Amino acid sequence: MTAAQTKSVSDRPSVCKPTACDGCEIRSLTFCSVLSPDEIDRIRATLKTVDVEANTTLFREGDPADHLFNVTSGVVKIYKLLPDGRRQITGFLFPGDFLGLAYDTNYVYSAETVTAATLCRFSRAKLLALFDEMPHMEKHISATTSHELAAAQEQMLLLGRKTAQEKIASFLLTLARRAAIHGDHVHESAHPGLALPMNRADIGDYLGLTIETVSRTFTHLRKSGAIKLLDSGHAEIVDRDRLEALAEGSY
Amino acid sequence: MTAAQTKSVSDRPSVCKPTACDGCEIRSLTFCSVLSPDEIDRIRATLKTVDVEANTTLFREGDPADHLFNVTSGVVKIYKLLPDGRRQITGFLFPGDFLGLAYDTNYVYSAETVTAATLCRFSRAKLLALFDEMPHMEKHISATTSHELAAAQEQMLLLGRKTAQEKIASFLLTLARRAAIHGDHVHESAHPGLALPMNRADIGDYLGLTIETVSRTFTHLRKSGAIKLLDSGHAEIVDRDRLEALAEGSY
DNA sequence: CGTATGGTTGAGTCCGTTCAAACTGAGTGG
DNA sequence: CCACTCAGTTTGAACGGACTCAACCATACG
Repeated sequence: MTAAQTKSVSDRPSVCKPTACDGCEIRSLTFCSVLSPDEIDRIRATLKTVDVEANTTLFREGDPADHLFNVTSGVVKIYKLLPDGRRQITGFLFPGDFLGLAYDTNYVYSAETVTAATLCRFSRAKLLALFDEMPHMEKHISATTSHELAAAQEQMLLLGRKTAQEKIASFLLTLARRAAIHGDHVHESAHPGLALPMNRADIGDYLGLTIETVSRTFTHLRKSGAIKLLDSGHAEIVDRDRLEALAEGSY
Repeated sequence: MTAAQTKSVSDRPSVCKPTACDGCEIRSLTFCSVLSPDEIDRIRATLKTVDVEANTTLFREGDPADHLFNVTSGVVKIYKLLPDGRRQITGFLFPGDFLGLAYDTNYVYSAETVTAATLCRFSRAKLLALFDEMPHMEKHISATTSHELAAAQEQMLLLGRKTAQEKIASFLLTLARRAAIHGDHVHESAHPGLALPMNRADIGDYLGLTIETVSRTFTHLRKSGAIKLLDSGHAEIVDRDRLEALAEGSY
């Protein structure tokens, strides 16, 4: 339940490579897709590429929001905590996703890697300054934020009104849809089935459930033939229609 | 639980007054606050002021998003439904709040008045076109969306991880903070205490609880001396510190 | 091997729900 | 003025889905 001991980015020298935007495989998924080559060069000057291992804290809620990030590989989770350690994960971020945008000068949530990950780290001040010169970039980010808000509302529906089974079914389908659109950038090797890089505790804290309920519900869905649980970190949707029905409570 | 019978804006001629932005009391709360007098005039040409009574549907999830709205008086709720009628209210909107921004051409949630309300209704196409000419307006709305996203994440924490008592305490405090900042534009007469214009069913659907649990929890908070329940639609926070503690689970 | 970590399964409990009934206050009409 | 209705709210009793506590299993790693 509690965040336990995790490494922090600032605890040790981050691996910062001189940035190579040229071969960026996920540019089409980010705001970089709307930038001209010249603009890419200018952006490149404001960022560092950082490699971090799994379970590394990128920043904590309340910290000064000095940096913004683009996930280029791996998975990141963002979450909020209650004083007694209860945790709500508000999102999982995949390659192409942008994080750190706070409405004031401090982060409003914490961020931690789920897997080993690579991120483009921007200076917040510099990037915000560039917004004025590159309004199309700001527009892209603004559109992204609107998307996230819509997703957040969908998640509120899930958290407030869905049963455990509906939550798990919805979660699997959302992951699957995302994988279909974005391609599987999570793992280099095209693994069969759906990648579930996060553990049961993370899934529980994302869906408002306990680990035990998550586990039991997976088992139940497996026994009912809707899904298969492959070896660690992978699942397969067997009966998608049934899962869709389960996710909305119409069964 | 189900939406039941509600009037629809399109069912009857909406009351559309020729718009008077001049005396607008809540301009400072909206994106109009960043506009020049000339720009206000241009905006005014694209909008209609509509008066609607309580429990009127403004639009439904899935409808083409033809209009955007600014609430100028009254209270509006936005919500999502599951096929079987379960409802999650994702927000209550007060004077100054903007609604209808969808990430594509259709609304992603439904909107309905809680009280009688007045709204500025914009043509979506015209307003979006104006964004290009008035980037500071778009910037203001973009900042608002970021705020809403942060609020949505806070609400996810509430829905996923808080107990009934923590939910109600948080809800009352959020309402109180909002009233403190924005002033009481909900009722003309300065009523003593905190306005609770929405009924128990709405509160329940906002907090992921049933009416009965909402009622019981209010009673419990009242008996414990943290709040007072005044006549219909009004409450008073007696022991704010205790309520703050209850809201975060640290008691 | 032994140990650690993450996942699964079981048994009992509890918080919030469900079902049901009573209460309240505003509005209506005899 | 009172009887009646009706919607919203409160209260009570019983139930149940998810939680808690606990044991067990599987895989990885020293």
